[in-house]
Amino acid sequence: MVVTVRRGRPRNVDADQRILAAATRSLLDGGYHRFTIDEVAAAAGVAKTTLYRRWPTKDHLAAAVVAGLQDDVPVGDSADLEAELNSYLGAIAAGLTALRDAGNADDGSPGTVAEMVAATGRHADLGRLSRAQFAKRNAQGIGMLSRAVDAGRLRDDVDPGVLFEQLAGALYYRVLLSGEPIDSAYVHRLVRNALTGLLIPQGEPT
Amino acid sequence: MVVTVRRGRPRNVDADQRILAAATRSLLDGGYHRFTIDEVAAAAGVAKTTLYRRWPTKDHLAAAVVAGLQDDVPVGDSADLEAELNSYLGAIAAGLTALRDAGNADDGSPGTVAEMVAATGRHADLGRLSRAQFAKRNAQGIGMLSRAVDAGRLRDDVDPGVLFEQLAGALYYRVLLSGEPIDSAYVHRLVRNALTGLLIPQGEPT
Amino acid sequence: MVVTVRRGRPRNVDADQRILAAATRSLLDGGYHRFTIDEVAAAAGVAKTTLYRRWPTKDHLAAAVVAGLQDDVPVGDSADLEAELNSYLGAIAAGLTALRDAGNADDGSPGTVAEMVAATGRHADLGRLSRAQFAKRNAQGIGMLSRAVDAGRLRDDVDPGVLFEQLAGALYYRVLLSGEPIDSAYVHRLVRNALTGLLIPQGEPT
Amino acid sequence: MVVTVRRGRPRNVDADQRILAAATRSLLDGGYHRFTIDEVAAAAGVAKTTLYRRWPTKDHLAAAVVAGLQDDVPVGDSADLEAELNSYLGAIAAGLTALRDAGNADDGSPGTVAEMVAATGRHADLGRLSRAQFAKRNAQGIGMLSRAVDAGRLRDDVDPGVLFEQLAGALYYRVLLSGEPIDSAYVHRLVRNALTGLLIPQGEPT
DNA sequence: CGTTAACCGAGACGGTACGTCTGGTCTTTAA
DNA sequence: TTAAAGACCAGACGTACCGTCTCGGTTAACG
Repeated sequence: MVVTVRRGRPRNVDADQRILAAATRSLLDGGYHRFTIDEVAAAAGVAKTTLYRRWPTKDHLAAAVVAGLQDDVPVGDSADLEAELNSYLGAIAAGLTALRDAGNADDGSPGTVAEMVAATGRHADLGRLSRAQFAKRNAQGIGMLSRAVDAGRLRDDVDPGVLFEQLAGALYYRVLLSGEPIDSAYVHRLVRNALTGLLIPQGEPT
Repeated sequence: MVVTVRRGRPRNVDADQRILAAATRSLLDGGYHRFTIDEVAAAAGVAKTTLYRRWPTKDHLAAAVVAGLQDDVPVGDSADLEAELNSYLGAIAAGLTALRDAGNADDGSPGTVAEMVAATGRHADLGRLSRAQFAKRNAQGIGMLSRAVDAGRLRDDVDPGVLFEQLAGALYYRVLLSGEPIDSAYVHRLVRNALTGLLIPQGEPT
Repeated sequence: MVVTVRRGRPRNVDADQRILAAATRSLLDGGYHRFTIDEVAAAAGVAKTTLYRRWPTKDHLAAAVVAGLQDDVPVGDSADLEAELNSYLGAIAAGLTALRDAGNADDGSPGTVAEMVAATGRHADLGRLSRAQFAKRNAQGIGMLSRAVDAGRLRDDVDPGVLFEQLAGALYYRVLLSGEPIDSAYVHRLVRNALTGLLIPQGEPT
Repeated sequence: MVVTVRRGRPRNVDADQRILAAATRSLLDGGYHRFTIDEVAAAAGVAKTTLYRRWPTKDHLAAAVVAGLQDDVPVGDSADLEAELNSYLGAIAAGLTALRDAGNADDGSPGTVAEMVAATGRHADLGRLSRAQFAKRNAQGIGMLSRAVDAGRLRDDVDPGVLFEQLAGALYYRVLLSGEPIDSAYVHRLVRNALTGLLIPQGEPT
């Protein structure tokens, strides 16, 4: 059993939270553009060094903020694949919509979402982290679909991995590129459409 | 008919091209990060004013560069929907891959693609322009699918608009988020998967 | 004949003066410690970059300020060597006293004078410049003394260079090290003392 | 009789010396610029607190280092004033030269000497201490000269205090301002020059 | 053929944020 | 109480880059 011996003054956990809170407020209110290290530090009542000790870059802090915004989406295991997907993708859509509108006019602009994606391209470590997150999310979605295949509810000549990319991809396509809304009506339409021709009719439960 | 009367010294058309050439080189070689107005102007042998007279913003110039990189993808009208889609999406994928690798290590980073998307979020006009481009592209893809429906080759309970988003979305999802490659093998897999259960078997041509 | 061709927007001479004025005020009021680039820039109504375009370093700006404070000391050519020296060294002493008391308590602290000397040690170019100034000043003083030797008013076995160092050195010794005042009474005492035994009695003018 | 009762962990006397040693090395090797509290503490294997418990300020530590470098200059009492002065001023010059060249190129830069003088201006207590040291040194020199006057070897219309300032001042003038060397040749020249016209020829010892 | 309006190169300028550095203090656990 | 370790506050520094401006000078088309 490994016991890490702590030496020196411990990190002020309170500071972490004050910083994240201030950063979240700043990012959501003003968008990435007006999100400033100096301002966040001041709002959190913290020295800039304290902030930089935790996040090496403005981009890293922003990423932490965004990570903190996402609730863990619980994945159910019901027999109703369509409902399951609606719920899962609906949660993703909600998070994206919130972030997209952070601090900017209500046109179709990708806003902060795009900035965060760009950030993952500016720092290799952020990129790895982000991709790991997406891999995890993918695994969840794929699991959902695979289970349906195994249970005989979904055609087995479908590739769950690719199918999930079609679903998630459509959402991001709208947010980042076409600018169209991704409300729950759309999510339902998307799921229904993607499952067309793939569902295997189930016999009445005896 | 309106004729705008030009007075004074005419624009140096040569400059436009020198700037674009220099900018393209810079953007592709060094990525968005090292893409600098001063550096581009110097490389083009042009004053910054000359540059700003043509593009109001670094982002606008970058957008022009990217626009110049994309070939118009011709849309065919053959009876083979799958081949058609493979070709169309393959062209898009090729363009994206080239841009994604501009000036950065060959990890899965979204690189310049993401920066350009972010740029559309920073300037309303670029956003409108970009979304118009995507609308046009969508229209092409949707047309392709609609024609297949009309011809009885594709189930008519499918929503062509959404289906196309599933296809294009999957590509962008890989480029921007999951970082996985989008080579032609993937494109084929994607198209085949998306059409599973949707194609209507055709009788033998008599 | 060399004609320098001016290209580009010319420097704003006004800015130079506003900066120097603000800097002088700041340095004299608050001493080197509170002398801050940001503050000076703000007070001068100038961007920091404008300031850094002219002086590469805070130390350089401070040096410029000090250089601007020193009046050119006119060197006379009268027959009265003692009076001449009193006047010359008195001017130097006055400048030093003013600077020494810039923004600090009236103890014997060397204050800003020492900081400026230290600055010449931090930047090779400032050092060269400063030493050139001192060389010039020395030349003046030495000239004064040499003329007296030539005129038969000063013993010719004296080394004018070293003698001048004794005079100027005593002033700086007081300012920088012992902290004692260098008012005009002291200057007179110093000059008289240094000339003791060296002056050659002159016959009555016929 | 007062006995201070010490409780708790006793000071580590070893630490004082390790710190001073590390500080001396750092100051002499890298000059004042690279002389850093963190670095010294690390090199001494000591916590910053331990260091600050002993010296309240970086400047104070530096001053302690410099104080430790200076040997006490023994003052003789021979009949040969010139030799006496040569020896006394020579010792001072040697100390200054060593410090001036600490960690910097061999130009005429005042280097660490100037920084230390500036330090005396930043902290009133260091100033007082330093000036007390100089007063003591002055007293020694003045004593030397006064004895010569009393013994009839030096003209009695000379002011020993001012004369000593001329001598010491010339050394510091070279080190701090003009940047010229102060080797023993110069010291001899200086002393000889300062005494010119002041020495009273002594009759042959009977 | 001179005027005029727009262009061009060069480079200074305002503005703003970034990330760094370092001094000196504070808070832990351990001796 | 001291020590080691290291977090913390504070505040200035110098840099980078954007987009604007001001020069001197050029180049057509207009009148």
